[in-house]
Amino acid sequence: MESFIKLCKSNNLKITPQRSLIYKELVASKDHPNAEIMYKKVKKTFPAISFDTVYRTLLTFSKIGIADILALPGEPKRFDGNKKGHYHFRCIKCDNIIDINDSSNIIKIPDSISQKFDILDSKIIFEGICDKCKKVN
Amino acid sequence: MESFIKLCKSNNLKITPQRSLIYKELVASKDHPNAEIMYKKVKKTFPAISFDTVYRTLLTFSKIGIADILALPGEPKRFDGNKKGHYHFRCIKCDNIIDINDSSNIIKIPDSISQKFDILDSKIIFEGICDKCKKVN
DNA sequence: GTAAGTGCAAAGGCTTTGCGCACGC
DNA sequence: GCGTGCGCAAAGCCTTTGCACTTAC
Repeated sequence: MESFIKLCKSNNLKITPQRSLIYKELVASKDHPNAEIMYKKVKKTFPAISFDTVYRTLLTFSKIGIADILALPGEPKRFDGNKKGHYHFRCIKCDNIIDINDSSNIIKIPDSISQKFDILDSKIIFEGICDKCKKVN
Repeated sequence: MESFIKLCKSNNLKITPQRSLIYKELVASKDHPNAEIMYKKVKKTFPAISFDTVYRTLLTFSKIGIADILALPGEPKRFDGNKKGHYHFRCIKCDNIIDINDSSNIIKIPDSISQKFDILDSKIIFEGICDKCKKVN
């Protein structure tokens, strides 16, 4: 929460109740909600908030590095508050997105590529069927 | 081209001039065009074609496995006809998308993950600055 | 002949923007 | 007080859908 305040100040963003709340909800979210779902979440504790504010705030967060945007074909943007380097697994059945933490260094970028390009970020989404859906089948 | 005809037949898709043309343009595309750009390309040799047909056809192709959809935040879907396992590098300056072929097995999925999930596909986009833009700077 | 494809247009959904008022600093 | 943020509404853009006509098979 303190780091949030610092980040806002260093980006000339004011600390508003709406922003603080959205921030808290975002980092607390283990799923990867889209703006619509975030809106419903924050509305519970802040009924007067507007959808636009939520959407705009999430976009702002992604600009200053608090949130990541997950773009998937055919569905609205999802937002991710977990900024530690990690990847995603998306179940094509239940549509949930599960974090995969990079404890084991999944990615090895060959020198031939890292010499040619400056790689700053990597967006990695595995797709398949999750453990729960495997059981249900 | 023959494999295209086979695929269509096995999916009960008719071989229309529009489809054949879009297919040819797609596999010939080294960039990763969106529907708008594809539309302009095919319009040159088939002026009567409609945007809808191009769009619908590209979606159809992605369903039967001819094309891949690349979803990026803040821009229209791009389509990719190169179906051999490969990854993408996107330059955040010039916005081009460059293929990275997996000759060197960039991805190693740990057993702990592959045992839990059935991983069927992986969408991997590296982001950074390409060699051309590095020089310009 | 029949089912699927195409073209046209219109609707749909997500996202973005403009503007006046409110609020943090 | 000044500049930023908020809420409201409307527009924008990409994408999807319905329908009648045409075409591949």
